[in-house]
Amino acid sequence: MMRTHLTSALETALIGSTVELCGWVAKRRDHGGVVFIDLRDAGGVVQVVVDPSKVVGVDPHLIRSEFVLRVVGVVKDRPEGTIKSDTANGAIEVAVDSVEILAACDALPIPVDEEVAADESLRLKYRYLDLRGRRLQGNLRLRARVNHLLRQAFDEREFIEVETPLLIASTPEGARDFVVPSRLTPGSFYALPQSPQLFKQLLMVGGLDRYFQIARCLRDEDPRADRQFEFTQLDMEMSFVDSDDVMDLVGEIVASVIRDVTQESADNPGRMTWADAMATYGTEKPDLRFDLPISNVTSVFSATEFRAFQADSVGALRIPESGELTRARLDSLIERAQSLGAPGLVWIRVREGSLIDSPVAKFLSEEEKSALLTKTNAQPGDLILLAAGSLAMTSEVLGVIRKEFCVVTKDLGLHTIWVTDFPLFEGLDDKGNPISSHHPFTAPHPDDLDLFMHAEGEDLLSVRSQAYDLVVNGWELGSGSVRIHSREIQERVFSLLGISPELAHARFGFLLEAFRYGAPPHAGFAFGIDRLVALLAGEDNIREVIAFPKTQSGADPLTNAPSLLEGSQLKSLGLSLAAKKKESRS
RNA sequence: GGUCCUGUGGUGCAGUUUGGAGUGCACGCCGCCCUGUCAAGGCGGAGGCCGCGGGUUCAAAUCCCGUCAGGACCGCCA
Repeated sequence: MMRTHLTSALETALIGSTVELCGWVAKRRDHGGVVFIDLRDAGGVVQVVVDPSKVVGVDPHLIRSEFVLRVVGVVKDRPEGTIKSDTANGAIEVAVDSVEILAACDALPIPVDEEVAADESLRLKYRYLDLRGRRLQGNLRLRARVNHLLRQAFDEREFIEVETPLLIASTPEGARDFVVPSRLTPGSFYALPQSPQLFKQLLMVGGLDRYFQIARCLRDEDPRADRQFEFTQLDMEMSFVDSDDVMDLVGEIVASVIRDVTQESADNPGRMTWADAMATYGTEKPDLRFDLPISNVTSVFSATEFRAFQADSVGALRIPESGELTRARLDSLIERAQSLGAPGLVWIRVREGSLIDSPVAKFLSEEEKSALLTKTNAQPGDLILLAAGSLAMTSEVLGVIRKEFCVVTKDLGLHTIWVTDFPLFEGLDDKGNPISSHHPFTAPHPDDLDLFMHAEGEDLLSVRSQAYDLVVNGWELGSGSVRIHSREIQERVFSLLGISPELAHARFGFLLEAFRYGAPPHAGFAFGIDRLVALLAGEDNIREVIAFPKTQSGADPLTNAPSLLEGSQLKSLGLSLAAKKKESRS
């Protein structure tokens, strides 16, 4: 070993001991006759003191930022008046006898461990430098801890960790696949898994009973703050359980991880139906750090003279103590609402004594005004925003407006909620076939089974499923469902989706066949570890919890991926490239 | 595919609205001085195709068009 201690292991009990440390020069304060170096290693930082007239090894004036040093010295308590009580090793320092430069460092292209973040492409190009900073070090250590806690929790509950293949058959449903050309079967392609979905169901048929995996998943869709091409899920599946069993177990584990990491209390997630989430928050992933519910005030205006409110639905959002918003701000809210498809947005300032101030006040009767104030529980000084139209539109618009008033601060903590009873289908395609809202293996809700088996067209859209999402602070952390294990129901789903028996057989024949040989009832869940760690770390982009992420255009400035292939590589894969558009134009 | 924001010495910014010599700030870098600093300090210095390409103009970091890169979002994400 080149060292005897990490800097984090140094303490006053070691005063007088000789220690050997290795690390990077985080900061250098050269006073000529004495040189102070803040030496950083994986544990932290300690001040080492070098006397140029006594030190063995190198001239300490030549030492620069981020040089890699090995020092041998004696742990000492600091002289009176030089103790830094706000720093971990602030009471001690290491008086160095010898210094060895293990590696020099060029002038840095980006600062290491600074508060101000450099340009994202530079951060990624020099990721190894960015990784030295406290932010990414802390995030990756947190991530490792979360992985450990999850493995431990599932292991304790008798789940078997199983790896599933990365090179699989493409299934055209869902997200775009990343594909890999086959060399041994030229012209054929593997796909990289969007999730281990089919394999985990086969593991249940295979009698594994309880499976989990920390699984890499890949989807070729445009990256976002909460999405990368490749991401990591805690994937799990259980046999002989219902949706409550899965939600209870996963909720308990997620809450325990939050407690462990934050050292604060965290209840198991509550429950809310999809219909309630949509009606109350205008979104299927409500951010419950803020209450601000949407009220349905359609009944208040059932006989109104005001034409704009003679609609299927009128929704109201009461924003406490915001009655003094400027007209400019109100106008921008109206514009926002219109950009989302609302004909308009009506604002009402609530005054003392049930008076209101609004451009539409004169169109509303006294009864309507007072009913509105009662229904929304409005107080003087509040602002009420109203949108009228279809229920779906008013909910969505007010849901988006609601978020504009949610001022996020870190101390609000993590608010978890299960959203249940999603619709089985989320709409009809241009052929009139319903579209799966989760995936085609999601079981219909038992109470809607009859409807599911017999309904057609629009009526199918009211069939609920046994799908559930775990939502944290407005992020969809994960989703799961009770799976179909009956061939009859599975075949009906395929048929409704417009997938012919032949096509179903071609794509999912192996699963359907497996279901002929004794498939246990099973259900599962998967949640994004990148998102969970980002939430725990207080990061708003998952790049900050991934060691080597990609940019929004899917590039890696460090390795220059994606890159061109040699002609010989293409040839051995049986591939040839179509001419680029620009080249064909010129 | 689309909308919006950003691009100025190594880094982070100001300057762009209202065109007039690459002007400025902080950090870093280089040299010298300095024995108790910890964002060390003092003195001196180097470093710029103002992302790139066109256009307008007597004159462009600044205005216009295009393009590239990064970011936020829409579409997309069973």
